[in-house]
Amino acid sequence: MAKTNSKWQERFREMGMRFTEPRRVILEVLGDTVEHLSAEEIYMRVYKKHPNIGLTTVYRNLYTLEQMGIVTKFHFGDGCHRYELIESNKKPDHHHHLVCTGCKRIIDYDDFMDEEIEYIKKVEKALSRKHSFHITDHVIQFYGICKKCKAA
Amino acid sequence: MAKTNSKWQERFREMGMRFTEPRRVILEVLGDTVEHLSAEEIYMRVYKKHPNIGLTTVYRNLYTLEQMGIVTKFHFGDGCHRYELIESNKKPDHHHHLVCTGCKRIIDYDDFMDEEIEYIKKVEKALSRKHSFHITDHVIQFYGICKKCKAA
DNA sequence: TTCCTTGCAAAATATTTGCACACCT
DNA sequence: AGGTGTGCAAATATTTTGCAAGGAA
Repeated sequence: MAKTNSKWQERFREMGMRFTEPRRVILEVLGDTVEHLSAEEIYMRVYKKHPNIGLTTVYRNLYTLEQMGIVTKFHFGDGCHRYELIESNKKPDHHHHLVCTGCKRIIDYDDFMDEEIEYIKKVEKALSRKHSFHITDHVIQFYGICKKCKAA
Repeated sequence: MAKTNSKWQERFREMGMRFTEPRRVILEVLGDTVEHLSAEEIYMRVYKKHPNIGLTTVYRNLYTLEQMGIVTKFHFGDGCHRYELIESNKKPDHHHHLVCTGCKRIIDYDDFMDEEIEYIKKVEKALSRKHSFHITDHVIQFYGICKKCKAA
C-alpha cells in the first residue's frame, strides 16, 4: 500500500473532504499497480471489489484526486487519459514515460533526472522571464518502437 | 504559403496519392496560421472557403497528413487534438509548447534547442539501450499560468 | 476501368451533467 | 439540518466507420 488509510484520511480531512469507500478503493487500485490505467480500467478493478461503485464516481474522484495533487493525468496518444499516483511506493516520484507506438506499452524511466532538472530549470527560467509565465509543471515523453514490435 | 502547391503535389504523387482540393485547402489553412487548431477549428476555416467539404474529410486527411509526416498532432489537456504543419514558414521547425492552464493559450518556443538536443540525445541513447527501444520522437511541454491569468 | 477519395449518416468512445437520494457531522 | 458524495440515466464531445457515389489516372 502506497500510504496507509489513516494517512489518506488525514489528508482528506485537512481539506474538509470525506475519505469515502469509493475513494479508498480507487487509491488502493492505483497504489497496487505499476500500470498506467485509464478511468475505465480503474473502474473495472474497483468494480471487482465493490460492484456498486459507479463509473461516474470513478471519473469524479479521479478529478478530485488530481485537484488534490494526489494523482496525475496523462495522455499517451490513445484516445483516453491515464492516471498515476504521484507518491507511490511502486515508482519513483519523478519519472517520465517511454511509449511504444506499436503495442502501446508504457515504460517508466528515471534516468538522467539530474541532468533533466538542470536543463528544465534553465528553460523554465528563460521562459518565465521571456513570456511572463509561472511554470508549474512539465511533461517529457518519448515515443518509439519496442523490440517485439520492431521484429513484427 | 508554407510550400507551393506544386511542391505538395509532388509529395503526394511520389506516394501514389492525389493532391485533392480538400487536401489543398487544409494545408492552406494550416499554413496560414500560427495557432494550434483542433480538427473542428480547421473544419470551420475550411468550410468558409469550401462549404461542401465535410468534417469527416478533415479528420481523414489530418490522419493522412500525419502519416505522411507533414503534420503533427498534439494533446494539450483540453479534450481534443491540435494540429501543426511540421514545415511551416511561420514557425521554427523544431519547437515546443508552453501551455497556460488558465486560458489554454499555447506559446511556441525554441529557446535552448541546442542544449535540449544534447540532453535528448543522451537520454535517447541510454533508453534505447536499456529498454531496446528505437526512439523516433519526443514531446516536451511546459504547463503554467500566464501573466493575465495570474492577475485574475 | 481502377481505385483513391469524399460526403453523409450512423456508430463508437470517452467524459460530463442533472437530479434525487444517501450519508456524515 | 446542511453540505458532501454517490448512482443512474441521459447528454455531450470527439472521433471513427459503413457505404454509395464522385473523380482523377
